[in-house]
Amino acid sequence: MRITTKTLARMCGVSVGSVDRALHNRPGISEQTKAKILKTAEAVGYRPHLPARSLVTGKTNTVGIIVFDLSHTYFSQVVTACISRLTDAGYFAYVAVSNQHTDEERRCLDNMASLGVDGIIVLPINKGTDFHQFVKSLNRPIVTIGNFLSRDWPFVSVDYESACFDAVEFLAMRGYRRIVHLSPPLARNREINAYAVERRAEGYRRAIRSLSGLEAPEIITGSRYLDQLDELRLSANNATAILCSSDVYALRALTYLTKKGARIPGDLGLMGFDNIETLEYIHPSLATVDCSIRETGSRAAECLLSEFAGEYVSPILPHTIIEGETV
Amino acid sequence: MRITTKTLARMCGVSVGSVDRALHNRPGISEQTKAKILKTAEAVGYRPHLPARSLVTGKTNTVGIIVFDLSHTYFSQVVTACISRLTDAGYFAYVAVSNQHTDEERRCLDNMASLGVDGIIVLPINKGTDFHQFVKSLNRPIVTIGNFLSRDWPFVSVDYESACFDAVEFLAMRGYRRIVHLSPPLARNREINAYAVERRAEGYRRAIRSLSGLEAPEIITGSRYLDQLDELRLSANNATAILCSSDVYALRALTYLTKKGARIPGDLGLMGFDNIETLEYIHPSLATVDCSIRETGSRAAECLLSEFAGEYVSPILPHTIIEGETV
DNA sequence: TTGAAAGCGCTAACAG
DNA sequence: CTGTTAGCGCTTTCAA
Repeated sequence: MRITTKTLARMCGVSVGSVDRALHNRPGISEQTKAKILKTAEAVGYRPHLPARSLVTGKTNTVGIIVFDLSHTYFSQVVTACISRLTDAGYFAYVAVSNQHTDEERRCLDNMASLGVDGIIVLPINKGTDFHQFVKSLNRPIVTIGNFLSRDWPFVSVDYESACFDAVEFLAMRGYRRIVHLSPPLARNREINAYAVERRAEGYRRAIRSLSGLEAPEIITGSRYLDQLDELRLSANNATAILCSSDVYALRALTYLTKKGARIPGDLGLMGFDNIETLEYIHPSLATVDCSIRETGSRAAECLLSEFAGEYVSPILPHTIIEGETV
Repeated sequence: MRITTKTLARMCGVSVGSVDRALHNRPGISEQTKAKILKTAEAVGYRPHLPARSLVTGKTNTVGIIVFDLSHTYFSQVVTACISRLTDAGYFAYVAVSNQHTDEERRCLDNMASLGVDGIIVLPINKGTDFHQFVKSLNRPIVTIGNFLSRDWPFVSVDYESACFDAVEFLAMRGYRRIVHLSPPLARNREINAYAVERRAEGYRRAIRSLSGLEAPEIITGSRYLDQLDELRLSANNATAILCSSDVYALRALTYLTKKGARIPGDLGLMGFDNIETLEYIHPSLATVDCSIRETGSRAAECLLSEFAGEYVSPILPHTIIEGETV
């Protein structure tokens, strides 16, 4: 049988009111009875029942973290940092994954609300006014990461547009003249929120336009990208570089091109984006753009904590060019 | 103001009993009133309050996942698979990280119990009868992963001992005669549960003993392992191989030794353990032992679900030698 | 200083 | 078919 405050009250011959006062050392109780209650609580291994408490306080001390992917290092790094920060603040974290499925993401959000979480941190894959309305109906503090949703909620992100601009500039300074952008299919699905990746493409385009001496923009996208990389490899010269929209893409490209016999650098320059932990083990070391991954997670948690306190903070995190051996 | 069953009842001019019947389409209600209730519930965006429900049903449909580390790919792969399987079964997952801190792990477990989770999946760092007793006191279904705790709870793992034996055997068949084991400090802290890693070392020792023609066992452990790798590199010949207790160690060794100018293979053979996803991007491809990582997570979830159903399943998952280019 | 009682939102048992 | 009520474990208010 479960041990409740009532059990303790009976055991000590007092009322549940006193038990509560003792347990939370609230005033209005004698040291003597308090000691007795605490002693028996300890002895019988009393454990408070948090859901019951939150039913009356209206606060669960839980936060829902929802991501559309968790298999890639980027996301697990963000989530880990989130959890860590939330734990420090005394919150418990639910984690849910939508697997890039818009309906599933809605269901996750809905579930979190039903679970009564105090707030939600989401790296969304949905977008649009409909979804915006839906999220608003959840009626609780939200923080968004990476893919922009609305100014209604704090948004934690790097300025991807200028980060990608800087990457192109960096490559140009290294002497590359033909800079190709490798990106996941942007408009594959109009329903999908590809903000983060679209901003990168936009930064790429702007850089190509505004920097002098560069060849016209070329964006490789779509599922046939390996074939396109192959064509690129054959037409490449030592002034050709590939700027990828993420490290994962860059690593795939690296694997593929190396296997095909391309020398990187030499035949082709290669640059990633994100600076995931995995890169620590990659040779040659990949040039990339550091996107403050862990900080993204911890800051998101902090933004939510701020929201709980009634403050709206929506930080843009810094990015840094990481000079690797692949350029 | 929050919309509750009571609100709905008032709005529809019925009792909460009828609302409940309608919401769960339980028998004993006319189609007409049911339709009316469901319609208004939909219209006003009624959302059930799960904690309140679980207060009466005694079941929260939540599961706690506790790992001592989440920063390495291995763990995030396991956790992801866990969550995925639990979600499919209609459970919500709390995730907590103890950061290898034994006290913190206890606190995590304690919190989970207070949160009222239906069950716990733990990749523990604690051990011993004291801890065993503590976990027992949580008084709910538990599943352990990787580090063995007690036969009281299902334990999901690979047979690390024989997996490591097989790895040595594989290296021996490849012609290696001097096989060195690189492992994290095993006895660094007597408090810590290093079962998984100890079993590997044991498998290594047994293999060295029982296979003919091999040099005496050498285990590199401790924080000075990079220096020791250096000594090893200098004394190595083409019949020397390093068998690491995890891929992460192997990748660190690969990075270090390559930087020092060692050819792998050639000067030294190198083999990892686990087969984490990261390896997909590593060149030369790392020889390793596949440890069914994702399956570990999903099976752990399934074991817990079985426990809920009153069945005790404690599976040993298969391992496979992955022949890479580093041997 | 202490006890009694109400109520959080929900389910379940019982009565009508 | 429908309404009323008790109670899950806890906090909080009000009386004593």
